[in-house]
Amino acid sequence: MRLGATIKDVAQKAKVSEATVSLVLNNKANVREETRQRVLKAIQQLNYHPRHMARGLASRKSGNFGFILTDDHFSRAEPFYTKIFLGIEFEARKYNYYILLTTVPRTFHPDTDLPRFLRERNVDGVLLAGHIPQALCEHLLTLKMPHVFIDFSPRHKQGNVVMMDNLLGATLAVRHLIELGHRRIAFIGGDITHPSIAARLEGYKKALTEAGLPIAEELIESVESYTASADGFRAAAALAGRAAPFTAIFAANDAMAIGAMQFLREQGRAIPADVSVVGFDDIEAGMHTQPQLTTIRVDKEELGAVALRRLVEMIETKKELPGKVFTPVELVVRQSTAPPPA
Amino acid sequence: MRLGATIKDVAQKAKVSEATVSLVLNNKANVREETRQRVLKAIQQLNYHPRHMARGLASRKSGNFGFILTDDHFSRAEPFYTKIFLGIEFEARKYNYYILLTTVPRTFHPDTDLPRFLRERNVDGVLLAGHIPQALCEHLLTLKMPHVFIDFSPRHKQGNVVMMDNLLGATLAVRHLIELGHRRIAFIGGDITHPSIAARLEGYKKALTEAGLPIAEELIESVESYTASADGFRAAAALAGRAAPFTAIFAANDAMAIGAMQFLREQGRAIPADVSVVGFDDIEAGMHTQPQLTTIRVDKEELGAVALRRLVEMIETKKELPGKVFTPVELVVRQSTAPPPA
DNA sequence: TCCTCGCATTAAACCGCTTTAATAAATTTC
DNA sequence: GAAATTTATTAAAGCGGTTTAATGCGAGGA
Repeated sequence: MRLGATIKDVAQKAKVSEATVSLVLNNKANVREETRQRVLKAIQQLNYHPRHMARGLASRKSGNFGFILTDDHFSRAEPFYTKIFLGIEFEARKYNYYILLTTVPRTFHPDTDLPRFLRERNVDGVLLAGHIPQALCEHLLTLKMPHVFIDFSPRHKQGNVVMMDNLLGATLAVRHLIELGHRRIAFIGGDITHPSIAARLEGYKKALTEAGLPIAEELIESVESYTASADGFRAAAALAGRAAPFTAIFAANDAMAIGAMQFLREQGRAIPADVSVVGFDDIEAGMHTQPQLTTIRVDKEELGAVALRRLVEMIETKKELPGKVFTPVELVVRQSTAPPPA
Repeated sequence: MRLGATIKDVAQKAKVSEATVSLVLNNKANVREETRQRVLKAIQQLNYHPRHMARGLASRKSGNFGFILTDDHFSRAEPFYTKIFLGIEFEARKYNYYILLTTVPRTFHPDTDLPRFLRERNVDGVLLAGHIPQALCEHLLTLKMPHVFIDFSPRHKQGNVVMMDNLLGATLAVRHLIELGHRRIAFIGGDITHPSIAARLEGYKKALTEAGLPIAEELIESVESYTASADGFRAAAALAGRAAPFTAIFAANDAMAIGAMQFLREQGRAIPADVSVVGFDDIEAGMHTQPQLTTIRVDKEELGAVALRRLVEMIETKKELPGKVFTPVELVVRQSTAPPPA
């Protein structure tokens, strides 16, 4: 009994058939209240928990969701995706799903790199985050597997996407600089092909335009293909090399902001006295820089939780959920921003 | 066919029984080479992949491993556990296991916080990392569930533990300082009840003793119960408050080292000119500090991979594997260490 | 009173694989 | 060449649930 009461034991104890127990287990209709109580009591007494595998086999559902990341994203320094995962996993408990987390290489090839849970059809749906290779997106469609993208929207379609509000966040960041009095604000961002980064650039432009400021191409540096701190360093260097003056930098993410700050410091430019810097993401490291980084905060756990709920809904209703959902962002003013030098 | 050839289809196509296909699938003995080839060909042609759930049900094995972390550890800034996870997951693919990752609160209570996969017996074994609550350790024993601890050994037993070589690492770090000429070396570390931290303190003492240096209690600060950067800041402050002079700090982990550096900087003490600092773990953030942190590198992926292999071995041999296994560590000299001021 | 209908319950088939025990085939032994 | 072994193959019984179709039963309608 200790290691494994089965539905049979419960049925016997409650003096009903296994089918009835199953009905109770799944909250199905047409069970008399008295019977239900009797079954529930037996379940409790026997400390019964249905075997996940038996259920899965019989119902042709796995009770699992896959969570796919690109390897370079997941192992990044800041725990951005870790937090998303935590949000997902925590939410998944409420719906009785397990999460199978795996990574795919950026050089994804369907024959060799397809996650095992997709081959074995061991998941009922998948969540995807990071810069997911196009080939994988396409393959997913052929599998007719319900899926939700997190912080990424593939080129070929618009639906089933959960994002943070990149456009708004970037706008808030740049407005903040403008309100401080900055007029020559630079943008640095890597991997501009990533939709989130692109949206942040757009927000940057939007805030400038709103304020009646010109958009100067020579103040925009977005050629890097990655978004690590070293890329921020290089981007800032490229910017400085152009001799187009600026009093503030808006970096498309904190890691690059930190790299940029490092470059500025090495150049002897004080932050925020000479140059203000704003990041995006609110990663831990931004709190440990000198000065602490002003940034846009994103609720990563919520991002994951929302995505999971959407996936569950898609499966329950058997419908695609059109459109994007945005989770909120927030400006966090710390020490890296100040009015421009007089 | 596209979505789901079964063993039956394979059997028909290869003109053998389902049992034979199963034998081939599981690499069992006593199947003629010619037959095997015929089956393999059919499998290939049908693009057959056995259903994970059906297998699990029939064989009474889940094909899953659980990976349990405490929530506060996993969401930490540095991707320490993320890297361990990656090592585990990657290795798990070789053995055809899925990893179910979950977190438990530090205030673990078996009735409410027991991971679902343990209740439902949906894993064949578990890996545990972080400061796992005693109550969970004990519960695990009652379940007779094979398990391996990573970077943590519970109080009640010695076996099934994979650790980085904390003692050696700490010794290397402190020896490095001694070789540079330091004589008054402080130790800061939080959560001294964590075996890894304790071992690092021991390594610190060992290196001093080897060199014939005294162990001064007033240079040891290990009262913090957490190991974040803010704790390092406080620990350094406590140390400074004692007015016992020191020219170097060995921090039990990088996060605390970074916090300590921040404190020193605020006190106007230059690193490494006035004070040298060595950390432990080699987290990303340590490369972005000013100056870059000298530290002890740990191969986290390898830690996870080794643990996974041990777990597989335990299950295959049905034996406990006595003793601890250590994975290597390495001194990485960067810019935060130098000879003491003259 | 007899029939029909809706609700509660259950018998039995099934999900897709593994495994045991029995059978068939091949090989060795004498 | 027949008996004794060994090796290869398979029929059939699970694994522990879900689900379909059938059954029993009391209430309302004719």
